[in-house]
Amino acid sequence: MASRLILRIQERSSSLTSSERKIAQVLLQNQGLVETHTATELAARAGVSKATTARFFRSLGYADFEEVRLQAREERNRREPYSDLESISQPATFGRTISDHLELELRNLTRTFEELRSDLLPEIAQILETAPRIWFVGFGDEQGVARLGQSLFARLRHGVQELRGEGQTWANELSMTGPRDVLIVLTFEPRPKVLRSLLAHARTTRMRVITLTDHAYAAQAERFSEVVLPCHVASYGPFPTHATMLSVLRLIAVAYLGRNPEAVGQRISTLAAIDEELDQFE
Amino acid sequence: MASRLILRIQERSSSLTSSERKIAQVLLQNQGLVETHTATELAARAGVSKATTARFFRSLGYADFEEVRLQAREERNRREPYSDLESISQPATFGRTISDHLELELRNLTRTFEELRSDLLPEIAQILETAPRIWFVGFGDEQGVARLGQSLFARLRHGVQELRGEGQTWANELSMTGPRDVLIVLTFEPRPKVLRSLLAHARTTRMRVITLTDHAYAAQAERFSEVVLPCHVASYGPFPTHATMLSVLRLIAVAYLGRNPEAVGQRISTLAAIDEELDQFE
DNA sequence: TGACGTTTGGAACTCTTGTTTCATGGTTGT
DNA sequence: ACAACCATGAAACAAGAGTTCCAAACGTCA
Repeated sequence: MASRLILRIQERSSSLTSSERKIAQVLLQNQGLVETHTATELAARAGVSKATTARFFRSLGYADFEEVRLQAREERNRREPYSDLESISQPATFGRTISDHLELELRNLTRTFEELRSDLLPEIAQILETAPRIWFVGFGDEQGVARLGQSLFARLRHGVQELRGEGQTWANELSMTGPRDVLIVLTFEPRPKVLRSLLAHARTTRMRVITLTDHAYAAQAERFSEVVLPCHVASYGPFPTHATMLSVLRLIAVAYLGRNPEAVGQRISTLAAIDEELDQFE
Repeated sequence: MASRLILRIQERSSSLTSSERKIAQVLLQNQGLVETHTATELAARAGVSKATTARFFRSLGYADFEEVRLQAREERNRREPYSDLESISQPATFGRTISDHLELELRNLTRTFEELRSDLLPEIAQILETAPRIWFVGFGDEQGVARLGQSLFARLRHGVQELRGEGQTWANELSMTGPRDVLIVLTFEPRPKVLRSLLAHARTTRMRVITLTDHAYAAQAERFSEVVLPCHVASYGPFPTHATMLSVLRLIAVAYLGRNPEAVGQRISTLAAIDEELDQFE
């Protein structure tokens, strides 16, 4: 940290007076201290007077305390390599229901993205950038997707929320929305009635609505949405496939990232720092 | 670092004046600066007056600059001395285009299902059939997937729950688990520490664990799981892709349905009747 | 014990920092 | 075009940092 300073102290450690030794101990024990703390504070920590502290640094050969701080700072700035957040990726290599299933998913994905107008992405990114807040809402199965969307987009910017309405507390949450907020609606069949009221409220509030839905509903969605992203959800049986919707969400996130790489990078590393501070992860 | 400060800045970044933006830029670019430099120096770096700088911090909600410095210092001391190297490097490429994104998703899906042992599906279906209850658990982004899984599988059979642990009420929920219950663990990086304890508890309770995870973690997961389903999650940038995991979940649901068509059919129509009775849907 | 040198903290002092006040220039809206 | 408002920097100001000076305390040696 402040190597030079430490070396000088050690060099002189045998010939230090008792007060000086106190100061030395404080500095050796926490070598970063000198960068962030004032001489007065160091004096207080060591339990000696400011005067003694000033003399201490002088006796180490520095002209004044300012010189000590400048040197420490310079050392710190010299070492500043980059810690990469690397992307994960693994290599890899190759039945009848399985292949059916796979084929279905692939077809849904492919069609969805083939039909997707590429000019929509920048537009959406732009809308998201300027929004005071972003709200995700989904019902039934899509509630989970909304939750995931919130989690994903919260890494991109502040003010990303999930509209839950658990326990029927809609009013509570809706009271926090405002004009130009973005409402991202995730919806397949069936749709609850409350959705309609919700959308009416959104319109009155002048929220900007982005809807991810199936093709069947896309036309209706146009009526209340600024942007509609239709997803192919063909499936046999009673299970809709949400992989497509999720994939579209991710694509939007990537588009946003592409337009704001520094800001997002910045935010992600900040969040990582907080995680580290909380120490919840392995 | 100075996470709190940075977050405050990002939050307000859209409503900053031009001078304030200069200061913000200086701080965001070198997040350690505020710990070591005086407000006057920051002003000089940003090319604005001291007055503006003072106002800037005030407008962020701090009483004065002293408060800013103290907070930054406190954060730093919370963390061990040498671990923090700030500033991120950009991932070289994001999937800039739709086709990049699509290709990635397709490859992940294809590889995942190609590698999937087809004999596993009946085995899993069997396990799920005989379980008194089925619990889904996921952390971070995967919490949303867990919720969706619960929602999906609840159509197949009774007793499908989500382990939430919101507000740290783990004990509460875990008390309801029992032997032969199935725990479906959904997990990508990062993993919270609590997961470990959770798994230990599951083992003691003699729950049967099914894990959906990335390849990197698959080997470890084998140790505590009866079945492991590895998912390919290659992605550029900081966003994992959950589409694969979701798709695997759906496949399991389909497999279950295949083995119990009448029971599931019955259940689904019962649920539909209840929905109708409640009259919540359109 | 008394004289001397060394170490120390208190107080005076100076210089720098951060805040506040005020005048100026630019923008918005009518 | 004018008024009202906002952002801004220069300068005045208050507070605190670091240094210097001085006297007291301590230890050492005759």
